[in-house]
Amino acid sequence: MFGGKQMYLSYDTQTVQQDADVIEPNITGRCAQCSVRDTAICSSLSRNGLGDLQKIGRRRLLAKGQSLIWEDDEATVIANVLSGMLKLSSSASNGSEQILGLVGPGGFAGYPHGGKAHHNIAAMVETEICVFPSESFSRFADDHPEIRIALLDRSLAELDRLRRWMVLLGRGSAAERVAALLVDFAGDGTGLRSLPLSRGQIAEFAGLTIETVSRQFTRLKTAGIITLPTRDTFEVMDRDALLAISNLHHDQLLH
Amino acid sequence: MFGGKQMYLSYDTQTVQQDADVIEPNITGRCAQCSVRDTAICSSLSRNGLGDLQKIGRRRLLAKGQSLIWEDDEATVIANVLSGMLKLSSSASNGSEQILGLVGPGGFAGYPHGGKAHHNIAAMVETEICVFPSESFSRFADDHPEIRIALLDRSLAELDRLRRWMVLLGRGSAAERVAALLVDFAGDGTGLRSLPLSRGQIAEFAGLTIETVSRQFTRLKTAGIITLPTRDTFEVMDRDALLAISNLHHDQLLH
DNA sequence: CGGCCTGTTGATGCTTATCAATTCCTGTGG
DNA sequence: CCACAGGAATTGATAAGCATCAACAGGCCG
Repeated sequence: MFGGKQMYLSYDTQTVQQDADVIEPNITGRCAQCSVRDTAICSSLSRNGLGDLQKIGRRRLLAKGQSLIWEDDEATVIANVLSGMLKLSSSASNGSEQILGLVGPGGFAGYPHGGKAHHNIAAMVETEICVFPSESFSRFADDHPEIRIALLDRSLAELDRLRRWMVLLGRGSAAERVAALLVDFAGDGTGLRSLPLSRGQIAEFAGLTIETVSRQFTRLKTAGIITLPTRDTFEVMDRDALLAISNLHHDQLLH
Repeated sequence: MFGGKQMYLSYDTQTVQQDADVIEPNITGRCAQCSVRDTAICSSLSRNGLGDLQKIGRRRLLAKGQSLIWEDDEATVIANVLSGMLKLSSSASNGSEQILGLVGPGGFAGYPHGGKAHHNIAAMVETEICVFPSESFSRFADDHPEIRIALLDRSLAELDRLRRWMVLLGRGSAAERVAALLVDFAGDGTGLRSLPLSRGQIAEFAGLTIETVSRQFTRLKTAGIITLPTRDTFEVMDRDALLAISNLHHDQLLH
């Protein structure tokens, strides 16, 4: 449901593929070495288009916890995530914060056509983003229709993912939800992974309590399906078992 | 979260505003009297554009239960709903059908750029739609960028709505979920409304069981908040109470 | 070393699913 | 028009799962 190529959460820190030797013509600046050049929406652009886009955007580094857009404020920017992780959240009626989604490297957040923001956008960890004013981005898109196609495709894919996650929220047990999140965090890779969310944040995301999340973690740990060396790392030892618990088929992954 | 102007579910049968006297130039055919002309994505088009679009689309009447697109099939069409209601659903791993979303008059369904469908699309009731082959629609959109903007805006709005609904699914009690659905079904209007979903379908949608939905209904009924004259009609007697139960603020409606 | 925050573990109660029985519609055929 | 059958909805009893309340353990930083 999140991150990575299309994923929200593949928080594999996107070990920057430094194709440093392949510098193409027409893009001499930052975009040439951009870590998400092939995964972000910019990938739909021609080299000339990329050069134009580069002119209206700028890099920004958000500190952990720093906000980009506040709920109900006018949303004036759109952001590509280069590294780190953005959190979309909304204040529930009881005052507690509800996580609505996560955006990892290659993903975008914000409102391409402006308007009032319906949720907060903040950095969960130190996050590098590429921001564009909505207005100039919109004008840019008028001249480069392919960027709108890319945005639309992404949005539609995101809708699909959210719908899948809805099923888990509506029907899934605590075990299924936690397992599905872990499957997603783990991505396709193997080995030790960083766990970008605290137990409390996982709970918010999964619609559970901290205690229940913790209990599910220990159950998975004692079953030998995962290990938890520190509080913010984990490793999947038995991916098939995890998938089975999450009730997702191999071809039904959330990303 | 659904239907109507932007809503998924405002199943108010969209009492056709027969502005029969206002026939504009350049659109002489079906589109001129289309019931969703001002609410569907077509509303973004100029009159000439509408005329062009009309050439590649055609009306279709789906019988109750009839499918438009099957999960995992190649999605070759995009559809505007004129009247009735489409259901997006997916087969869960246990074999049961899970409702992912509903599309009412003015909404669209399908994949503007083709690709494999991730869910079934079927008519819940007799439904009149306006279908376009993905391919020619995509070509049309190349010449009429405003339609992509409209699609993108709609998709982003839909994302917001889904995220709101996610909160309810993850955190809300049975009472909150049922109340929120009823608020949405009722829309802004008043008086007797048709209830387009059976108890079982409401249950699927809300992530509850039939029995729980039924119990919530009787609770609302005995509290005098709603009436249920027949099994497929209802009337909201105390909208504020319903909103209070749903835990939504007036400015936080799902649509 | 001690305070503080995060996470874990335990005991209990509430909410909702589940199983089961009954009633209420709706449509069909006599 | 009425009787009947079959499905949908309601209601009841019970149990499972998770939230809640509470106590405790383990890092981390002063």
